[in-house]
Amino acid sequence: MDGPLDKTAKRPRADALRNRERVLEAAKLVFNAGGPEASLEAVARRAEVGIGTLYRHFPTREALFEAVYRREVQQLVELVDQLSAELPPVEALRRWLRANVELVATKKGMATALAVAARAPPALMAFSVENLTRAMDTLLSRSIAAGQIRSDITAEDMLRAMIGLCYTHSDPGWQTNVFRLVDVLVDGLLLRPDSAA
Amino acid sequence: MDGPLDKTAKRPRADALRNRERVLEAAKLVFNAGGPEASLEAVARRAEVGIGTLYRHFPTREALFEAVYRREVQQLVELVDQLSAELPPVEALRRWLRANVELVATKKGMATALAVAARAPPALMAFSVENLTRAMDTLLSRSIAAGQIRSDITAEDMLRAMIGLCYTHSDPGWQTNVFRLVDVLVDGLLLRPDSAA
DNA sequence: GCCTTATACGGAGGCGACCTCCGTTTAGCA
DNA sequence: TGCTAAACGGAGGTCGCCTCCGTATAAGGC
Repeated sequence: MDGPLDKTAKRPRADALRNRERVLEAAKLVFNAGGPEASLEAVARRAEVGIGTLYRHFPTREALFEAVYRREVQQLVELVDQLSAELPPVEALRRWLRANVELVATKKGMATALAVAARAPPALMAFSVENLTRAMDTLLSRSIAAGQIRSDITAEDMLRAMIGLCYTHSDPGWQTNVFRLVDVLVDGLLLRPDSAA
Repeated sequence: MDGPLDKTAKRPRADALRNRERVLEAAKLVFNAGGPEASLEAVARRAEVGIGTLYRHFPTREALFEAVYRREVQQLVELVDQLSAELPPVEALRRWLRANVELVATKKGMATALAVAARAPPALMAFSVENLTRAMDTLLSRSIAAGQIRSDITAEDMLRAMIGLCYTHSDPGWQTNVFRLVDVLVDGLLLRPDSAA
């Protein structure tokens, strides 16, 4: 059986880890700027690694997409703790929703990647939905526990609403408009001490 | 001013017309088989024209897409007359709806092209919606005039319904399922002489 | 601290797709 | 039939994809 320091899954070398991270960061930038068709060699150049290194870590373009996407979901999840530590519950919620919008907004040509996402491996979909739901739930629960928002809204509801808001995604000033809608949404959740003005 | 035989818009040469058509037909087959990423040189080979000829007629991949798509809409529109001439009104309607489904179904990899279509030039969208609506209306009107279906359903309603049906588009046996739904839809439109069995 | 070697790196090179450019062919007209 | 504008075709330059292998180095044993 595998002991506490499992030998079969030994840690990769430090440089491998470092390069993997560099490639992911570069891929995020390059894909966001140039869309999902962007040249993988451009990604490698930007990451300042050889093209071979890129292909060793991510054998296919899809593998790279998936890794970038997982990482972004991961970062959104981590943002929850950070915002929660720094801000009052409702403000943390609002900022996090905005961060979601920004993520979609930066994906200019990546919009096509949405279509790709529709055909994405189910495991990836499940991973995203699950993690985002949990993150959303954390934020909602905190605001509810603080007695500041209504308690009959679920994380799934909010996620669906966000997907709806982002689905239109037709350009200029889009982000501003959706930010406004997010504010409306959050304000709508608020419990007012008294309903009078 | 332009006379009856407008010189400014003179007809292209016969070979140009012929080659254009060959390219479009080839593009339809190649894109349906290989998706929207398929090689343009493969299209040219299949059409048995030089790659230069392809590019002269369609300077960009998008231009070719658009032309293929317009042509398919056009063919759907023409199918209306043909079906109307051969079949009783309701049957013509049913067959035409099926033809729509088949069109979507053959676009295997082309599914991505739907996403492309979402960002398509508005003129193209308008062209499609307008023409398909008119075609649908022709068929509906004939059935209504024959007193065979209810008269409170508009062409826009039907179009929306079809889009909804095709939107899921998740694979195996998809076409069969949607065909069934189309039948249900058409049957639902029928006016029965008497509601009793 | 040094040696060993599994691990990872880099990029040259083969391949195929994209697209341009221009010499050749041909349709259409007088 | 001859002329010419229009159209054809494909060679070739460029670029991205991906593989393969010689070189470099991290990490563990001595």
